[in-house]
Amino acid sequence: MEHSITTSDCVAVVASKKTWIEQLAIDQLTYTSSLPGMHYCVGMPDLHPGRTYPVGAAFFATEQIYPALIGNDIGCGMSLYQTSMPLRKAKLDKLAKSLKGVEQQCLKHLDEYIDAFKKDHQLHTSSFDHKLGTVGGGNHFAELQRVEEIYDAALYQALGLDKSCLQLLVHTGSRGFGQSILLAYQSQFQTQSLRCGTHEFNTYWQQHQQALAYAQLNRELVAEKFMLALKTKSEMLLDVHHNFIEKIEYKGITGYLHRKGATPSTQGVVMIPGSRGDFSYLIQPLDAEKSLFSLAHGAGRKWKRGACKARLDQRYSMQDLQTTSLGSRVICQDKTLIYDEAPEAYKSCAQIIEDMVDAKLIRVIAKFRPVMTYKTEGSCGS
DNA sequence: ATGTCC
Repeated sequence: MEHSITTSDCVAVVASKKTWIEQLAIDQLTYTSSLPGMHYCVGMPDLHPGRTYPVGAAFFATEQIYPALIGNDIGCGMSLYQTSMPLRKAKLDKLAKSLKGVEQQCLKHLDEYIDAFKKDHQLHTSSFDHKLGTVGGGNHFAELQRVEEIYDAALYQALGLDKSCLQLLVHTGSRGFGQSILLAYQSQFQTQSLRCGTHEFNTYWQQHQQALAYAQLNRELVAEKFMLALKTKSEMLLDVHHNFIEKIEYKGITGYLHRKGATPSTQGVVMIPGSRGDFSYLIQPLDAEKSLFSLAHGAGRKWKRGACKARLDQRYSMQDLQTTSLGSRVICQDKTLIYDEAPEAYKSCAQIIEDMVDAKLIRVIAKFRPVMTYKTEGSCGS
């Protein structure tokens, strides 16, 4: 079997030859690895190009951090909920009807919860708070799923999953708050690194930690609104950021691990989502030191955002895109977004999972089928 | 990816 990890001095890519990775993403990975203070960089099998830096990679730097590498969505991540909604009651038309206006719900107990949370975390945000509990754009989503196949019954049971009821997977981040932190930093430092111990490092670091809490709160609020709309309950099984900086020790060196769309392998079981027309995989991370304690955060884009509508609008109408080949339904009133996030724009999640299994980075616990993918009800795109 | 504007 061919090796799934290729390594040069300090840059590695976890991917088999079967997994297509755009050259631009490799170039961006190499470029980023050459920045001052960068020691080790690992591209995951979902590696794809970003604006300047690649997405789907982990970077270990010493003595400094790169806020521009993390970008605006500080704290973006995935949370998984076990709901109490039985599959037999989960009819698509009924679910869609229940979810009408799900994000627009303004409820007193949510406001009280937000206030208490902000106090606890010493958050003094305000101008973005009206967007708390909304999914946002891009690859963000909230998806109702059901268990398709179980591969590791013991791990599956230990998590408290119930295949007779729906699961909810929430992918979103810190919304306008993270954006404001990035903009404040960029206006002063453009893309420069911040050296640890300096005042500007400490300022960013504190805001970064707040954005992590804010992103987590946002996911929790989205889940809560879904439960209210569906008139059911849920239990959170996991909540993991995949876009953030963490201070770690690696090979005896203390430094800063930048996860740019890379799932931590150090926080127990995690979910690796496929596109809306593909399965998602619940996995147990194994020893992932060789991949900088990180894993893929999804299937990875194959086509760049913005190029999808032109490639697909002869083949599919808006209505075509509201269902998938797995029989799931899509709620997305934004035309550009529904094309940009088409299943065709993403790689096969099974292939990404296979690469990580071959590299001995993960064990697969279960596979989940999408039932209903919620993107946005806002209709501004055309 | 976000907010805002066309």
